[in-house]
Amino acid sequence: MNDTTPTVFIVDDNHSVLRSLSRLVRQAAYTPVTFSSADNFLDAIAHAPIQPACLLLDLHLPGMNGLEVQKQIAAMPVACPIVFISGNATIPATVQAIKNGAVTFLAKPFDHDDLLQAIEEALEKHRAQIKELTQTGSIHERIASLTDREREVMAWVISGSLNKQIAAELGIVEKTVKVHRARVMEKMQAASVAELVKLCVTAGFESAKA
Amino acid sequence: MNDTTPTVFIVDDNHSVLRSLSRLVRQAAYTPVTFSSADNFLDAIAHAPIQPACLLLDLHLPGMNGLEVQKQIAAMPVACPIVFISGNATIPATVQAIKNGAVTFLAKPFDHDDLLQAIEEALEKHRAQIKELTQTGSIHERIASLTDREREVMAWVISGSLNKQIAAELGIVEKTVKVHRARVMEKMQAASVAELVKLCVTAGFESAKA
DNA sequence: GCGCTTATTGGACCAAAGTCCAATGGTGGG
DNA sequence: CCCACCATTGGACTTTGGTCCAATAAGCGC
Repeated sequence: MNDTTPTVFIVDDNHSVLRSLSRLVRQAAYTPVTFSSADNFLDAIAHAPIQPACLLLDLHLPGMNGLEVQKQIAAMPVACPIVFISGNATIPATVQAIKNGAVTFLAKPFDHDDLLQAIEEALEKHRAQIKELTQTGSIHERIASLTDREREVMAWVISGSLNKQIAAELGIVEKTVKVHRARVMEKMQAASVAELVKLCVTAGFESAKA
Repeated sequence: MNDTTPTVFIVDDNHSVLRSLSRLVRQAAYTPVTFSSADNFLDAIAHAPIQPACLLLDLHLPGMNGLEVQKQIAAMPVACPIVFISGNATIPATVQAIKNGAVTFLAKPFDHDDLLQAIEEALEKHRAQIKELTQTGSIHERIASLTDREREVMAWVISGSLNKQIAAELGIVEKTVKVHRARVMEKMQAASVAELVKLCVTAGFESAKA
């Protein structure tokens, strides 16, 4: 729970493996947090604060397959990057793991430097994810602060429609559109239509147009 | 060179493998085109017309590694999706292949259905790539048709700057900016600033702003 | 040199957008 | 019942963008 050193979660059912990985991670100046089962880990991070971290995950776990864990993590808002580790991995499993977004897949025995490099890559990826999320998140907040009508008007504005056309489309007067439009620009903190369009694009807000 | 059935390129140094893969592909109603070396293949597709296709590639090739071939193909405009095939693949090689964009990695012996499924996935990916490229390509053509000055003005326009500000920035009169701007809208086939911004975003054209 | 493209500017004019002012009616909560 | 919020509209006015018209000048290839 240190705020300065990144956390490295480690999930493995073998306690001696857990211990040796933990030692390695600590020596690299990260904070290891170990779990001996997938369920324990998922419970723990479900309510954890968002913070740069990554996960060293054994492919073979009692009860739940490592790929299953990956799928569950991927469904979370800030998916924590995964570095798979396995002693007897198959090619298909490796393919699946990487295609599903794992940072890498290390077959035991592996080079310690490879592990550290993988961890660094995973942490960097997570930092990028978090940054991305905080940016788009703030945009989503602004969109949420709009009224339904304002959102509607915005959808037409970013489609390039004129106030007159929007008014006709919504069955109101052009003057009213101007008012909504002004509020949209204010709430979205956009100084121009160009900026507004960019905000909507990065937030995935679709434009109107019948 | 059939226009209706997708082409499946096959590169393997083992002729009997080449023959059996070729037979499988043909039975699946694709058009197999075989190569016994990476160089032959690269030469062949360098000047080939763009057309839905994919590549079955052996990881172990004389002279050039399969991953090397992948790298060279990735550098091409319409990278042809790759399905790796290998009898004795390593986990690191598999990881590299997939991370570099391979559709999948099949370890011999593999199920015939798996191969066909991989081919179909690869072809679908290629179709999507081609579609994407023709779309953004047309935008790039339009951007290329702009003069340097027009591109410059466009960069400021999509940043949300007023004509007056752009004029000051370029050291010219507002009237001139209007002329450039009108040409930009015409050449880019954009009916509004909103559309222009979207075009630039999808084409990856960055806006100005000092 | 001549023609072509490009960049530049001028003027007049219209349409669109933004900005102040102010007002009305509906709806939901305290 | 009053207040807050929202959608709606009106008027007057300024700024900005777009569209016609036209012109000048520099650079470049044949």
